[in-house]
This record gives sequence, structure tokens and C-alpha cells, in this order.
Amino acid sequence: MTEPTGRRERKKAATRQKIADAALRLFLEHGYDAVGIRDVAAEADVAVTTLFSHFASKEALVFEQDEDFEQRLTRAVTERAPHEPLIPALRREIQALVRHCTADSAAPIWHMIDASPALREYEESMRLRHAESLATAIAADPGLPGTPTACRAIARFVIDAYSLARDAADPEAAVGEIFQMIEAAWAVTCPSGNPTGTAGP
Amino acid sequence: MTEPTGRRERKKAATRQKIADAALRLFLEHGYDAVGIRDVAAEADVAVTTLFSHFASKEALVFEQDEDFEQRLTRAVTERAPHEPLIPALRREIQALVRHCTADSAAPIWHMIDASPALREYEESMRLRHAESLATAIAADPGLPGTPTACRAIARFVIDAYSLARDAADPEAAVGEIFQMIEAAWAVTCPSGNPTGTAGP
DNA sequence: AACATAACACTAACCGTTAGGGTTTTGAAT
DNA sequence: ATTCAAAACCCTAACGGTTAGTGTTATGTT
Repeated sequence: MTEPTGRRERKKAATRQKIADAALRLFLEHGYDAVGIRDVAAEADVAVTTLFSHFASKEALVFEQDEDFEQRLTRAVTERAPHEPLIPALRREIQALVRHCTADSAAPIWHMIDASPALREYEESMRLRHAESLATAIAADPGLPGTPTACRAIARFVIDAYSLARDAADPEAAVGEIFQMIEAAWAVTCPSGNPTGTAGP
Repeated sequence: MTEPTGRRERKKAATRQKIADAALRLFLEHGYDAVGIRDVAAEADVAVTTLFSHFASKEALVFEQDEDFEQRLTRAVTERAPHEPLIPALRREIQALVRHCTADSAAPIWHMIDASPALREYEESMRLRHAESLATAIAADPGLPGTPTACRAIARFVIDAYSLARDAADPEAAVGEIFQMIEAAWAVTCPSGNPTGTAGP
């Protein structure tokens, strides 16, 4: 048996990071559109084909931790405390994610994203994927009552909440406001009685 | 003064239509990815640059009546009967749109769209625009009580309903199910009393 | 009749992305 | 230790969507 982290994997991760760092540095300095793939590859001192073996597209260079986001969402559903109701768990997670990406340190990156139509479009299609996997996680929980359609709808609404809150003047308040709506939308999918353990009468 | 439709405008519209027809014909026959822009231009007997002066991108050739969709949505809000509640009016319109694009005659086109990631991504970003203009229309109605954030959220939910219903096994039932959720979400934005004229208790 | 401009054509390029084909590094098995 | 297969990397050349630059023709106006 070998160690979980062989030299090969370490080198590969290092190369990936080197590319991502070079890309972000150039993008922030000169603007996303003004920097070409060939520039990034040169700055990272790798071949263009190598770059594309680590990242599926130019946009993916920016949304590097895409999968973290997806995992945090689905884990908020699958690994929540037993009998904890669904919506508050999601609300907490979305609140944390919004706080994280509206922090001052992330401001330049999001400014860059907002300035590029290509990046906004990419982020949108990312969110669609996230909504779909969130819907799967929700539908897989046997303790939840929603139909597949209701699960997909709630998943979309949750992702919408994240997206809208990021743009809102007061992100945290927006999360609260939209989750009130989501809570009501979810409650209506439970015919009667104790909706998802929200402590009924 | 000249006629509202001069020769110039007629010729321009004819060229545009000729391009769109040629594109759809080729796309449906050989597949979207297998047909290049140069092929479409040749089939329509125009220069590539002319094609791009009529359509902003290859994907836009497929979603030709994009603006119709947008207008129908906003008009469902702005031109609804006086005192008619918002959500049912939107429900009717979405129902009609879903029926329209799940009709058998539209099946080949939507099959083509589902088969191409580029087209799906483009449609997604189109929906974002539509949600934004729908939100503006809702927020502009002085008879409605929602905050700007609530309006934007409801607009997104409505577009989500359209998108999800199209993919559902029973589209019409899905519209009904999701709009029950939307109705509840909207009701919660009205502190108390008669929520948007839905005939309170 | 003369002019301004909209619509169109042509060429050549830019840029993201991929195919094809080769070299070096790594991990494992003899 | 040697050998081997695969992973990671490199280079070149191209493909396909898109645009800039530069003319040409058709149309509406003066």
C-alpha cells in the first residue's frame, strides 16, 4: 500500500494551484477579458494543453472551488442533525456562504465576475448544476415528504436565494427575507400535521 | 413622412428571416454542433458578417423569439385585469407558455436544445434576463406590496416554474404544484390582511 | 441629381479549445 | 536494479465562433 498522497498527486496539485494563482493574478491586474489563455499558460510556465487538462475552460479558472460549494450544500442536507428540519439547516448554510463571498477580501473577485458576461453566464450554469445536486440530496432523504417536483423547486429557490442575496444591498437581511418565503413554499408541500419537524402544535 | 414599413426595413426583415430559416433547417437536419456558422451563412446566401449583424451569436439563431417570451411575461403583469391578483395571472401565462413549447410540433427543436450544452447554457442566461425584467415589472406595480427583494425572488421562482415544468413528466401538473408553493411564498410577503386580493378568510 | 447612411460583402485575423503525436516522470512489478 | 505502463507534460497545428477593417451597393432624403 502507498501513502494517500504520493509525489505524483502532490506535483499535480501544485501545478493546478500554480495555474490558478497565475490566472487570478493576471485577471485581477489586467481584467478577465484582456488576458488570454496563452498569457496564463506562459505566466504559469506550462503548455496550453496542460492548462486545459486541469481546467475545463477559461471560466473554470475563476470558479476554482466550485465543488466545495456544491458539497457544502448537499452536506447541509445529508449531514444535518437528526430530526433537524430541512429549511433552517439550508438557511444557515446559505447565510454562511453569502457571508463568505461578500467579505471584503472577496470583493475584487466578484467585481471582476460582475464585469464579465462570460463569467456571469458560467456562474449561472454552475448554479443550475448545484441546484440539481441539491435537489437529489433532498429527494434522497426518506424523512422528507416532498414530491420530486417540489424538491427540485425548493432546491432552485435556495440557489436563487444565494444569488439574489449576493446582489442585495443587505445580503444577510435578504437571505432572511427569502427564506421566509421558502419556508412557506415548503410548508405547503406537506399536506398537514408536522411539516418536517418544525415543531407542530 | 414615409410608410411605417419602408422597403429597407422589409428587406432587412426578410434577410433576417432567411437566415433564421436556413439555420433551423440545417440544425434540425444535421444537428446543432455539426453545422458551422459558415454553413448557415452559405445556405442563407449571405456573408458571415451579415449573419452576425442580425444575430448576436450562434445560439441566438435558435432562440429567435426570445423577446416574445419576455414581453408575454411582463404583459401578464402590467396588462392584467384591474385588481386581478398577481400570482394567478402569472400562473395562467406560464401554463400557456409551457403548453406551447411542449407541443408535439416543438419537440424536435427542444430535443436539439437538450442535446447541446451550449444551447442549454444560453437558455439559462436568457431566463436570468427574463426573471430580471419580470421582477422590474412586478416591482413597478404600485398595487403590490412586496419589497424589491421579494419581487426579485418571486420573479425567479416563476421562471424556475417554467423551466422545471418543461422537464417534468407531467408539465401541466408541475406548473400547478410549483405555483401552489409560489402562492404561499408570495402570501408571506404580505404582513397580514388581504394578500393581493386572493380573497382572504 | 447628390448625398448620407443602412445593409451587405470580403478578407484576415483573434481567441478559446482540441486533436495528434511525442517526451519525461512516477509508481509498481519483476 | 531493471523494466514497464501509465500519468503528466510539451509542442504544433488546426477548428470554429467572432470581430475589425475596408469596400460596395441599395435606399431614403434634400
